[in-house]
Amino acid sequence: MTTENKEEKESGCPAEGLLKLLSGKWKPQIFLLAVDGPIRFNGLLRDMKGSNKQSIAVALRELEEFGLLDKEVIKLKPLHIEYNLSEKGKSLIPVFRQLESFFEK
Amino acid sequence: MTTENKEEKESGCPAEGLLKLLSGKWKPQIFLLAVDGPIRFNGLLRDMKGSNKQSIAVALRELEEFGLLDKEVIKLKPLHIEYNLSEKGKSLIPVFRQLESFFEK
DNA sequence: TTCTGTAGTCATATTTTTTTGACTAATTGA
DNA sequence: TCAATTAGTCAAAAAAATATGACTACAGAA
Repeated sequence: MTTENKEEKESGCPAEGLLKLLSGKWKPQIFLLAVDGPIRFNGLLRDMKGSNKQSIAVALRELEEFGLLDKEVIKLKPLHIEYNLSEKGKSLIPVFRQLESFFEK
Repeated sequence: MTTENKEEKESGCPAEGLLKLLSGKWKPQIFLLAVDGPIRFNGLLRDMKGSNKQSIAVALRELEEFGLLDKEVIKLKPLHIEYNLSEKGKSLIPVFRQLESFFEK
């Protein structure tokens, strides 16, 4: 496993890893919230009814590790952390639009 | 649950159900194989190393229920069943292409 | 009529994902 | 200094997804 990247493995389907990542519980919601502006840990916890710390922490970490979210420490007023869509993340917006438009017909 | 459709629930993200469906194990591979032509139960079982009957049966059923695959009984020679991409399913091909192209940059 | 290939189902077991609840640690306001 | 808000971690439990192995049923070939 040293010289491999995570996206391919042996499945033959390049999209598989990305699909898996995006389909995790809370991830699509987090992604869509991030489209509208910076998101924060406790904000998500409040906004997404039924969610929990652990799941949000894992989701944010994985989305960040995958390069879809940028994590930024805001050294101001209440000193907090913001997550923003990265360029890579933004490039995924049209994909979501396409997925959504799938139902509208 | 009587007047609701499966796609939305309370999540607010329309793409969520579709993402979940497509990310199930074996599903992306099955979908991609179906792009190249009709697929069959035992063929998948042979082609996808490490797979198993149960998982393939579930995957095919869910893909069919979602309307991405059409199931057809072929009343010929060896009498078998074929699954083909439906129109709905075909409309998803560009989405996969977009997901794949995500890595090539 | 027995064997092979077709396409599964079913109950159970294992594995993975998600949730729960307790805990940490720094910062800020009163 | 006490309490609240920030953003988490950790171990364990619960829930969901996936795999295993036994079984069914039909058709066709030998």
